[in-house]
Amino acid sequence: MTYYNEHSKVWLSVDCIIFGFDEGKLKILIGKRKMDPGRGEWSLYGGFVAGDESVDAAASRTLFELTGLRNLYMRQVGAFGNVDRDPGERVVSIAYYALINVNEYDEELRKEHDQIWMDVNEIPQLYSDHNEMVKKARKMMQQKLAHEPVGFRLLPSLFTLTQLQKLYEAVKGEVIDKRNFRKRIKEMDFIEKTELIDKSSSKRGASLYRFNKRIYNVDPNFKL
Amino acid sequence: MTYYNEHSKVWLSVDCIIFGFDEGKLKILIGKRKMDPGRGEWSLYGGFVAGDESVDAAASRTLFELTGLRNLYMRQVGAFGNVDRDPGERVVSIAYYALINVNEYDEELRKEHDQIWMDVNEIPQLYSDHNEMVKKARKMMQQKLAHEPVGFRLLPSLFTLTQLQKLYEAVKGEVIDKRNFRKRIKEMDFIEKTELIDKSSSKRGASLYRFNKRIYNVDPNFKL
DNA sequence: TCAAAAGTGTTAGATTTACACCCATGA
DNA sequence: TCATGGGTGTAAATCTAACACTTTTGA
Repeated sequence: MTYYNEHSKVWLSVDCIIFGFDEGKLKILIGKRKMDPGRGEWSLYGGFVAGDESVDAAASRTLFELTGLRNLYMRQVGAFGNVDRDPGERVVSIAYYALINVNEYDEELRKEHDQIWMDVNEIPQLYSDHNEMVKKARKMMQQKLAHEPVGFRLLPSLFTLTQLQKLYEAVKGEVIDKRNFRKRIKEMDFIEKTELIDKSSSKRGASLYRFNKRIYNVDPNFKL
Repeated sequence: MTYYNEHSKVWLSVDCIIFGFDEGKLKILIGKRKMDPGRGEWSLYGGFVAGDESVDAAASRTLFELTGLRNLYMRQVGAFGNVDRDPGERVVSIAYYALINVNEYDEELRKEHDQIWMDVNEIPQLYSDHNEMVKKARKMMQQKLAHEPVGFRLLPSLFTLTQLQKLYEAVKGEVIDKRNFRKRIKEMDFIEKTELIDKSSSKRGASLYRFNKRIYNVDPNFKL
C-alpha cells in the first residue's frame, strides 16, 4: 500500500447533545453508561463511526437509534481529540447537537434507552469530556437560535407566542419583555397566526402560530 | 480486547487554513500537492494525527512545520468526514484556521514548502473538500474578528489605524467609514496609541497603535 | 505648491428599551 | 366575581450611519 501506512489509525465516535424544550426549561438527554470504561457514569448518547459511512451519517444514524426520528435539525459541534479522553482506547469523538420537539419523541423509546431529560443548567459531571461538549454545543445553539429561525424545531408545529417567548428566555437565560418580543415577532411574516386557539394554558385561550419555512428566506439581519 | 474491536478505525489528518493580511488583502497559504493521490492539485497544508498526540497538538505541530511559528492563534473549523473525501483511503480530517502576521513568517520557509499567499477571493479549485474547509473557516474567522479583538494577530505589533481599518474591510468585504471606525476604536482602551509615528505610508506620518491584552477583558458586547 | 494620506464632530434617523393596563374566560 | 394568562402602544434613550474639510510634509 501507500504512504498512509506509516501513520496510526484511531477509532472515531460521535456524541449527541439532544436539546428539548419541556416544562419551560431547556433540557438535554443523558443516561448512565452501560459499558466499560465509565460504566454507571452520566453520559451523552453516542456511537462509533463505521468504515463505510460519513461522520454526518453516523450522527444521523445514532440520533435515529435513540429517538426513532429522522431528518432532525443537527449541527456539528466539533472534534474532541485529546489522547486520553477515552480511558480505554484512543477514540476521537465528533460531537453533534440536535433540536427535537419533545412531543414527537416517544416516551417508551426514551425509557428503553434509559435516557432522561436534564435541565441544561443542572447537568451533573459527565463521562470523559462530555461536559465540555455540552458547553460548546450550548453556546453554538444559542448563537444559532439568535440568528436563524430554528427555534421552532424545539416546539410543536403549532405554538403560542408565550411558548415561543419562554423558549427564547430559556435559551438565552434572560427574561424578555413581552410587548417588545411580540412586536418583533409581528414583523416576521414567516411566523403566521392561525385561526386556532390553545386553551390548555389559560382560560381565555391563546392564538396558535406556525412557522412557514416557504416564506422565510435567509436574512443576514435576523435577530431574536 | 474489548468492545472497540468490532468497529473500524480511520486515519485522521489535520488541514490548516492560514490567514495572513498582506498588500491590503486577506490571503491564505496554499501549495501544490507533492504526493498521490491528487499530486499537483492546489491544496491546503496538512498532516496526519499521530497516535500519541491530541488533534489540537497535531494542528500546532503542522502549523509549526510550515511556519516555524509556535503559539499561533488557532481555532478548530470542524471535522470533514465524507467516506470518499480522500481518493486514496478513508481519512477523516479536522480543519483548523490560524491567524499569522505575514512579517513574522520567513519567506525562505514559505518557498521551501512551495506555498503561496493567495487572495481569499481568488482561491482556485482545491484538492478534495478543501474549498469547503476554506469557506467555513472564512465564515468562522469573520465572525470571530467581529466579536473578539483577535484581528491584531494578523498585523505587526505596532500598526496604524488605517492598516487596522483596511484589515477589517478586507475581512468583512465592505468599506468602512473612517470617522465612525476611529470613533469606535477610541472607545476601546485596550487599543493604545503610542508616541511612535509610521512614515512609510504617508508624508505626514500616522500614529502607531498597539493592542494591550492586559487591559482587554472579555466583553460580550464587543463589536467591530 | 501640490499631491497624498492622516486626522477630526455633528446631526438625522433607526433601533432599542422601559413601562401598565384592559380583556376574555372558566372555575 | 375573581384569578389567570393573553393581548396591546407610546415615549425616551441609545445607537448607527451619513457626511467634508483641515493638517502635515516630502517631492
